[in-house]
Amino acid sequence: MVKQLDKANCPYKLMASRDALEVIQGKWRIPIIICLLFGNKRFGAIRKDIPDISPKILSQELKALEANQIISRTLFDSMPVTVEYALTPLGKSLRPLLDEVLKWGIHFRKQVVKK
Amino acid sequence: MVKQLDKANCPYKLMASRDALEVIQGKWRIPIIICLLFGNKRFGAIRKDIPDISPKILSQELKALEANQIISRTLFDSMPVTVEYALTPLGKSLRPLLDEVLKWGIHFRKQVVKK
DNA sequence: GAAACTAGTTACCTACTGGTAACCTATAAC
DNA sequence: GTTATAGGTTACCAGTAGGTAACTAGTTTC
Repeated sequence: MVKQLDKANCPYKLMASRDALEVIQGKWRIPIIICLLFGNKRFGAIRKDIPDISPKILSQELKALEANQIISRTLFDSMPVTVEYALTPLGKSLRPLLDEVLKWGIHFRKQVVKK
Repeated sequence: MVKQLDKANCPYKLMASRDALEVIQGKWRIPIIICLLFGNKRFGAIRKDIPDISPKILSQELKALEANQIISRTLFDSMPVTVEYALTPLGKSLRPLLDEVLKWGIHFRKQVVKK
């Protein structure tokens, strides 16, 4: 039962797990990251892909993801100015985790939510 | 880039991902689940393993986990009454997800938090 | 000059999350 | 009768997350 789990490193492991969750938790971060897995997108394009999100929240979440080095923000000096958001290598490295989240979520839906 | 991701099922996938996150998010659920991965425990034993948690919060989180069928609650008619909490098969099935969370959390710490 | 598109910001408001301290029920030991 | 252990509950409070509506600046099109 214990196997890879060892009590010695438990506090460090709990910290690391909590860090990871902090980065992806909240109502909108996973949708934004998944949206960017389909390719680089501008502010307006993300809004179209996630219709329920307000510009305030989107702006705020993009800033948080940028601060955590999950996405990059590139400004183009076109007229009108456009801004492109893209996943960094660190952001792309979230993919196996997101796949597990999705996989377990589907398993959970089948067993508990049942629809 | 798109590969396993297909836009057709996107809303269902976002729902499933959100379900999964809802179950494990918050400050205390991952610590509680990890704690129970070490074996079945009583209320007081969990409190000892997670010293910062208050009885109110622990009670509330255990109820939520039980409602989601992640843990089971067994009452023993000993004197004084004791209660044992254990992971259900569904709860145990969270392990690969938790392993990914931990793995990515450590990767993130190394690259961003740097300590 | 009015409208539309770019990418946001600001003020305000509500609801949920998490936290503290005190209290409760029952039994047993001293 | 007081203290301890077991497993909680209750009232109250502060801080954060999320949401709405309106507004900003610069440029282009009608």
